[in-house]
This record gives sequence, C-alpha cells and structure tokens, in this order.
Amino acid sequence: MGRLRPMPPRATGSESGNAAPTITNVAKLAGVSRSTVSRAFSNPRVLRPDTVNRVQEAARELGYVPNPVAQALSTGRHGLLAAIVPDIANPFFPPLIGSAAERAEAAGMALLLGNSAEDPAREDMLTGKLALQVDGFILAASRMTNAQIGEHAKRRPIVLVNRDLPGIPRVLIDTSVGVTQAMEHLAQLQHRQVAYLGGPTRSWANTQRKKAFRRACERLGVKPVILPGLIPSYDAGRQAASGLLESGATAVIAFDDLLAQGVMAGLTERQVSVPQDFSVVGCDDVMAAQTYPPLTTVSARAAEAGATAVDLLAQRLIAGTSAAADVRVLLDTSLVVRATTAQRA
Amino acid sequence: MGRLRPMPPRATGSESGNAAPTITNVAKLAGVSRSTVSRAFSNPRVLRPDTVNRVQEAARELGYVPNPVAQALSTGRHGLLAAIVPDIANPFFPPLIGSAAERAEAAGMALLLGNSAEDPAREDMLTGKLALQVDGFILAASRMTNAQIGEHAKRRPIVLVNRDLPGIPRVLIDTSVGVTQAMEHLAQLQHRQVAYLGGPTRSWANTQRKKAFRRACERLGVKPVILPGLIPSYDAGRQAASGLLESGATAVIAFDDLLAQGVMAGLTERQVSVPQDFSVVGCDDVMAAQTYPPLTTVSARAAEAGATAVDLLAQRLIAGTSAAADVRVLLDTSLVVRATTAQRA
DNA sequence: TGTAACCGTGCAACCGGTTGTACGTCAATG
DNA sequence: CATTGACGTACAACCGGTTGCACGGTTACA
Repeated sequence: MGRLRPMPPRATGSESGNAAPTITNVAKLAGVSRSTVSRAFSNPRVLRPDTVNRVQEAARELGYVPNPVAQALSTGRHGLLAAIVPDIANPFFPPLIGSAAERAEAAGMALLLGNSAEDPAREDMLTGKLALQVDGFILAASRMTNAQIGEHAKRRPIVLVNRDLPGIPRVLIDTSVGVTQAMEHLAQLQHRQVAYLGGPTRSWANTQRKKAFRRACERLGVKPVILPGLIPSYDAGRQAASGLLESGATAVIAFDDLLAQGVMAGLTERQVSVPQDFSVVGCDDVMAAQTYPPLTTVSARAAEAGATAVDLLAQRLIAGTSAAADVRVLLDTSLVVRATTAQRA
Repeated sequence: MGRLRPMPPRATGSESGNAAPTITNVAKLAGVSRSTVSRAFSNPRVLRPDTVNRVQEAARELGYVPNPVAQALSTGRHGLLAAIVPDIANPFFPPLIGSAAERAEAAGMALLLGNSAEDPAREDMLTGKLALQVDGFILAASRMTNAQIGEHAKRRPIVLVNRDLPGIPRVLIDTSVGVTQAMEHLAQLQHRQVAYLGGPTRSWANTQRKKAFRRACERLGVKPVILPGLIPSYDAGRQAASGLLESGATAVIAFDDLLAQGVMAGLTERQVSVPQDFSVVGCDDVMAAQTYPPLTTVSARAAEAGATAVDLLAQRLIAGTSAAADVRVLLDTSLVVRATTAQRA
C-alpha cells in the first residue's frame, strides 16, 4: 500500500479492477463530498432528502457497502462480539454459542469464537488478543481468576455465564432448583441413599449442584454419598459405576449428561439395569432426549443463557458505558422426568 | 472521534487515561519515528539491532501491542477467518469448528463463526457481510448454489468442506469407503436385506452415502431398501422405525448418528432389541461412543476436515493468490464396529 | 582526499471511513 | 433593504498503523 506521488493520481474514473468501491467513488459519482456520503449512511437526518437519495442511488449502482474495518478504526465500534468457551466439543456449549450468534446478528453484530481448551492461561491470552478487535466479551464458564477477569473488564465490557463475580454482569443457570426437584423425585421413589457424581472442582456449576444436593438430602432424610469431581466425560462415568454400586446408593445424580451416559453404560456392563435396579439423573439436558433410554435430567437452558448474555452486552454497548448497576440474571431450571428413574427395587 | 484543532494538541506526555498505547507513544518514548516503531515489529531485519531493542523495551514498558484493526485497514490482512456452518447445534460441527479454531490460532489468526441456520439466503448474506472483515472462508456443508459460491470466491479465498465444486479448494469426507465396509460387515453377518435411511436431499454427504450403499448392495447380493431423505434428528429416526420393520429389512444404515439413535429408541419401544433382533449402523461417529449401547458407525473425521480446511486456507493466504491448482482433499473413513450389529436372528 | 555505494531512519502519503467547524445560500425578520 | 438565523454541505483533521522514497552519515575504494 502506501501509494506514492510518482504514481498516476489514482485511476479516478470507473473501477478498473474488482476492488471494492469506496466512499470516494460514491462521492464522485454522486457529485458530493466524501463526508456527505458518510452522513448519508450514518446520519441521514442532517442531509436534504434528495441528496440522500442521490447518494444511495450512486452507492447501489457501484455496489458500495461501508467498510467495517475503516469504521471500526474511526469510531472504535467493531460490530463484533467474542464468546470464549472452555471446550466447544462439550455438548453444553454449542446451543449457547448458536443462540448467542443469532442474537448478536439480530443486534447487527457478528460473533467471534474462542476456544480456551480448558486452559486458563490460554483463555487469558485469547481474551487479551481479541480485546482490540471486538466490542465486548461473553465469557462462558470462565476458568480465569477473579483478578484476571477484572483486568479484562477494565478494557472491554464483559458478561459472564455461569460464573458469579460481583461487579460483572453475569447470567447464571441456577441448577440448584432442578437438583432439588430431582432429589424430591428420587425420595418419592423411595430411594434412601443417593450419590452425587461430581464435575470439575473449579466449576461454579459443580459447586452449586453439590450444595443443593447436600441441602436436599438433609431436608429429605436421604443419606448422601459424594463421589469426587471428575472430568465430565463418558469414560469417567463408566469407570465410576463400580464405585457407585459399592457405595450402597440406589440412585445417582451426575454432574452432567455425559457422565450420566457413561454411568449407564458401566452399570449395564455389570448387569445392573436402569431404571429397574438403579436410577440415573443427569444435568444440562444435552443429548438427553437423543439417546435411549431417554435420560431423566435437569434442564439447563444453555441457549437462553447465551441469548441473554448477548442481549445484556448489546444493551450495555448501545447505552454507553453506563455500569448498569450490578446485573445478575438467574435462569431457573427444572427436572425433566424421562425414563431412567424408577421406584427403588 | 475527529479530534479538533481548538483542543490542546493531545496530551503528549504520559497516558492520562487507560487508553491503549499507540505507535506514537512508543515512538516518543524510544526517541524514534513512528515508521521505525512499525518496522521494529513488522520487519525488524532492516533496522539496527539496538534500535529494535530500544523500541521493544519502550513498547514493553507501555504495554504496547499493535492494533489489528489499523493493521487490517493498512495492509488488507485481517488475521481473521470465518467458518460458516448450517447448524452449530448439530453434533457433527463442533469438533470441526473446534479444530479449525485451533489451527487458525496456530497460524496466528482467529476464527469467526457464522451460523446459517440451514438457510441458503442467510448463508449468502452472512458471507457477503463478513467478506470485508476476514481474510478467507471455510464453508462447511454449504447450502448455497454453485453460482453463489463462485461469486463469493471472486472476492475472498474459500475452502469448502463436504461440497464438491471443481475450481474451489475443498476437503471431502469420503464416507463411501466406510459405508461399503459397513455393508460388507452386515453381509458377513448374514443380513440379506438392508435399509438406508437417508438424510437431507440436498446434502452432498447423503448423495455419496446412498450411492455407495446401492453399489455395495448390488455387489454383495443384498436387497437394498431406500427410505426417503429426512431431517437428521432423533425424532425423525424414531418415527422411521415402524417403516423400517415393515420393509422386511433386518439391518439399517442411517444417514447419521442422530437418526440411528432415534431408530434405536423407536425399535426398543416396539420390543425389538438391538442388536439381537435388528442391527443398526450410524454415520459420523459423533456421540456414538457416548451412549449405550455403543453404536457401530462410520467414522467421519470432522475434526481433521476442519483442521485441513484451515491449513489449506492459511497456506493459500501466505502464498499469495496463487490458485494452487485444483485442490481436492479426500478424507477416508472406515467402519467402527461397536455393539449395535450382530448376526441375523 | 574525493567519490561512490550502502545502510539506517525519517518523511509523508495512504488505507477508508467519521465528525467538529466553517462557510455559503436563502428565507424570514426588523 | 440590510441583518439575522437556519440549513446543508464541504473542508480537513483524525483513528493507528504501513511503506516507497529521500536523505544524511559511514565506510570502502580509487
């Protein structure tokens, strides 16, 4: 680039190549200045209507469309939002991302995706790198420290999903309600000893679920068994099956559906049939309706969470930097009873 | 913005606010010109080493990092790739997107995500809108017409996934090999009549699979039953179960794992047990290892496809516009035998 | 000691928009 | 009829980098 003087003063006339038309081309064709063209798009009210028409017609003729990069440099608004997730292959996130992308588009913005691969350092790096090219962040199930998040929040608006950090707008999927319902359901089915198969220790969701589980057990007079936090995967669940059986529990609530599915596999391999001999409840309602037997699970409303987060962010972006108080959206959950729970044998 | 003359000539000294430091700040601190700072980052070889050091130190001190938006405007390189998929909630795509994002990052770029929601018009619009802010596109299972794709390819480099359009670089997951293997497997198990449960009619993958199925049936002397194309979902599969049973087939190859899973549910509801009474084979190996019983399926290597597509694109971007001949990468597939196929009853 | 080649850095134009202010025009008003 | 104000548009600085060329200083060689 850096066009130089010696060069012919720029082929002023019609487009020679297939380069995208610029505001200058439109201005020339419409017989107005560049600023007028700009205003015809960004602030038409200040122009005479017929001027606007003339410009628009010229723009249409050339196929002109404003260059978002130039706009970003000039205005500081990029029209981009970034969503950072720990693992896009985890079925919890795609619906969240999908609906976030949709809402972003509705707000005239596009969504940039970052995959932290469960690595806090990587998440930190990614967020820092993207900070200059996006207007704001959705941090889903962030693994960064509070301090790191706070630092990023100084540069760009952030909305958290499933992370409860006062001072930063956040939307939380409150599974404790659903877990409590699940416990009531199991108690009603005469289960007197129930296990909770934990997820990642550092996960906010896991903390919430475990707490709700404990509390409900106490209230209902059910004996709780807590199995340690695991990587939420099918294999981990399968391997946990034997421990479950030894624990004496007759039912389990798993941290998520992947674990639950693995547990079912492990149980079946040991000739324990679900739900006749053992009841299984999942969490997140991801894939639950897509397998057989259909899994009883706690719905997670991930899609809504993504949509809400984007709406919050967009709202904050158009309203200016108004801190908008301390937003904390709680999304309720509830138990979806399908076919993996039954009366205690 | 548009800072004006009447304003004090810009707080030259230390940063007053928390605005990101610019090349000008660094230049001032290092006692060199802006162009020197620029070169220290983009082309350090032309500078004296100690000058580079001085600039780098100043940059570090200020926490300077080049603004990618300004770079994009100036150089035309954005450091962004866009991936457009028909439906991010379909479990086939997340692994593809995930590995694409990873490879993009390895190449120093970030990945922008577009969700077309299965709508060709929307896909066309999205691609057009993003064309000015990204360096290239990955179009996965595109639903656009050849003409539309060709039009976009004129503006930006494109790599297709699972779409065979001569002249555009493409990576194709060739499931015909895997489907053929599946048929051989079933024939060996004494199945004499096998059904193919189709996917979206306009999908390239579906065409390939159906063709391979037909050919293998012919060669193996198996009677083929073709069931019409469906939306690939659990429910569609479940509803297809009765038709399958009526058809007289004793085994089915489903267009994808979602359909297969639904079929299994439908069969079980009708007291037909898998694999004792009926054999089921899926496609894509998505979720197959995460359910019970583990599904026999054709592996799809979606992650590799995403990675390959990005590598192709990145290669083409750094090599300049060299058309690089007519690239067509075929990814072989193979049958993964798990637990949903057995000897004919 | 004069000159040529070379090296390193600064200058200024440029990417494609945005926007505060100045200025010219015309109608309304005194 | 001169003055005022409103209105619409042009001018030019600016966003934060990049880059071709010019220019000044060294060094090498004649």
